[in-house]
Amino acid sequence: MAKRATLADVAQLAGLSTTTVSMVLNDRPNTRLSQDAADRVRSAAAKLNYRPNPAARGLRLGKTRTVGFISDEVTITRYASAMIRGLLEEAEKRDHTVLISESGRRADRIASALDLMLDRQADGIVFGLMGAKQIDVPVLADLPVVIANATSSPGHPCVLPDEYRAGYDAAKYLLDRGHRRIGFIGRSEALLDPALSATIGSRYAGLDAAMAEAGVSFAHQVDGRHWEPDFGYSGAREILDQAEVTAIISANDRVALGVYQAAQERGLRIPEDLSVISFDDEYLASYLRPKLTTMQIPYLEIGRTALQLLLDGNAPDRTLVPMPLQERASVRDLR
Amino acid sequence: MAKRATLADVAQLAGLSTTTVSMVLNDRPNTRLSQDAADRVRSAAAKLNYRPNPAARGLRLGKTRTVGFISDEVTITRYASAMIRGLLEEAEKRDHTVLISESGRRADRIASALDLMLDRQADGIVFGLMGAKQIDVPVLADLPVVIANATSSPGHPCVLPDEYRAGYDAAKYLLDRGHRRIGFIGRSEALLDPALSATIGSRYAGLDAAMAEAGVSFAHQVDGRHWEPDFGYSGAREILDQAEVTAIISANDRVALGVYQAAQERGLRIPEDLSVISFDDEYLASYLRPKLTTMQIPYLEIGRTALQLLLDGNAPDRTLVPMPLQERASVRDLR
DNA sequence: CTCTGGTGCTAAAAGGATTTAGCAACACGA
DNA sequence: TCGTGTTGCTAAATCCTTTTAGCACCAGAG
Repeated sequence: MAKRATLADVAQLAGLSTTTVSMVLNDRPNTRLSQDAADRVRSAAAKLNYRPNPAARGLRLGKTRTVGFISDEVTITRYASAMIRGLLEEAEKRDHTVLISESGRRADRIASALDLMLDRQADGIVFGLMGAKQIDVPVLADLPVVIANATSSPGHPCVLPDEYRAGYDAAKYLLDRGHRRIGFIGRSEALLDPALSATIGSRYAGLDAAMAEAGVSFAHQVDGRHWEPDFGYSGAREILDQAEVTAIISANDRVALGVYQAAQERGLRIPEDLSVISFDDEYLASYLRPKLTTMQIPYLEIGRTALQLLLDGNAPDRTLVPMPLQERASVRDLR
Repeated sequence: MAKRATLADVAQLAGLSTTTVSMVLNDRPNTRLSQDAADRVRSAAAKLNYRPNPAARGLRLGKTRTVGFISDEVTITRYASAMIRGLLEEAEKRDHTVLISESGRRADRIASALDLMLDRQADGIVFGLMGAKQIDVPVLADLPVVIANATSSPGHPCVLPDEYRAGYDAAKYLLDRGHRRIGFIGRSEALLDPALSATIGSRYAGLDAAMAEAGVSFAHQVDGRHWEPDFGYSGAREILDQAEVTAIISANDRVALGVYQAAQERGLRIPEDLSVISFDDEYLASYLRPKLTTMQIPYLEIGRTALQLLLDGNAPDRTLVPMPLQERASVRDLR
């Protein structure tokens, strides 16, 4: 493998100056170069397999075609790593690269991750959170910032899943299939705090709107914010004890796992005896038997959108991404 | 936010030349600079909050303090994203950054990801695979390469989990607790093909060695390579029909989920009536009730180690990383 | 013949770091 | 006084690209 060809090599082979070569290869408009020269440049560049040196270009331009991604734990996480995929795909399309830094939840680590990005001269930064909440992101002088799956007090543009719509759709999905006695696990006043969640309030509102529209209310609701399998298990037991329901709406897929366990324990088959619908669509949802019908958090799309907004500039304050229904086998049609 | 300070700014403030400043800040050995000059440089640099421009440095040095990470689907994946965390942590420690590119499984995409890394002048490349198998990686001129969780025909250095030891330990763990009638789900001749798995053979060997050492053989084994919950479910049913076992060794955690489902269906309690031990330690393992005892694939450690080997140079052909036992609640002590 | 304007190209500077080669000052021995 | 060596520092080149300013040539008008 010979040494990498430089612009000067191309110029020499083409018998032209580096100025000319640079202009041709960058398709500089308003320049008057002969077709002949352009052809010679291009064929020389191709012959030498010329690739511009990004360091040199970055030095001259002050732009690095690099964006930073700082997240609390997205990379690491079972749910959210699709956000990275969205980012990477979109970045590749636009010939950018992504610098990833995982900061955990501590503010000082966010600051140091930010330093790293500034050091490396990122052209912009995406902050990504695992769960949609409000975070504090300093306003950077002239560095564009977009927040993915979170909001921030200084009012950077942000990208969020459309939880209102998802709540509405989930309830509507059950109602449309004839369910009227419905339980809900995961109502929580505490989560309305924007520091804990930026979107759950909307989800509740959507859920309630669909129910109100159909003229029914929840047969039983279980309050709580610790959305893990154990909570789902005990919550489902509580509902099954208190009310006769045909369906349960579950705060997330892990909670739904607990619901499955409780149902199995009672000898209730899903979906014949009990329907379950949930939120998130983690991998778990498709492991369960029967596979879980759930509203997907569109991490991939969120990542992709965040990068688009970042690079295209002047993003709106808030962009909502739809949460598609993943229709599987845990809901029975009663009609 | 003022414009970023340059070396020249520091030099001016310190009343010295950029040469001197550069030498001081890089702790250049064998140079004779007065303590006084060094102090002035450092305080000037601190006052201006000087950060070297990586583009300029990269241009001059031909090194970018950047390593590329090319993977099939690690980023995206529920299991393996910890590998990235290992990489990132270690990179940060050594003041490097990681360029991540997801190539999927197609060879042409690997090539283009590689191009990207070369374009960006990465100082080295880690190839990471989700499942340990053999891949084809071209030998790069003078670019160091390390393969994480896979092997490669041209013989690049690779980092693999110590499956022999893990197999041995898993079986030993059951045997030590008095289990003698043990079933095994997931033996597969086909997987011995290095293109499919680089390590499963060792795991089998470890398992068999521990059994032989104790003078017992498996009560029943279920063959198959499609290691998903359904397979675990049917496999467990088969074992429970055919033999009276006190424990099942499961090929991975998803298979174990199927085993749990089969056990529950038969009214067998885990671990009172049936013990289960497994491999992988995905998040799923801690969702299950009772929590699953399993041999962890140390993705974090693999990532960390790969980066160390890459940057430290002259890595051995093969580095094994231990697979720690995650002792939870799915195995009963019969003694 | 001179001037003007357009055309096609290039020399040179700039961007910020590292590094080579070497200068100036001084001490010391002969 | 001269030569030699050491000490402490710096000028200038270099890495590769982009961009500004402008040169040389020619055609056509006056």
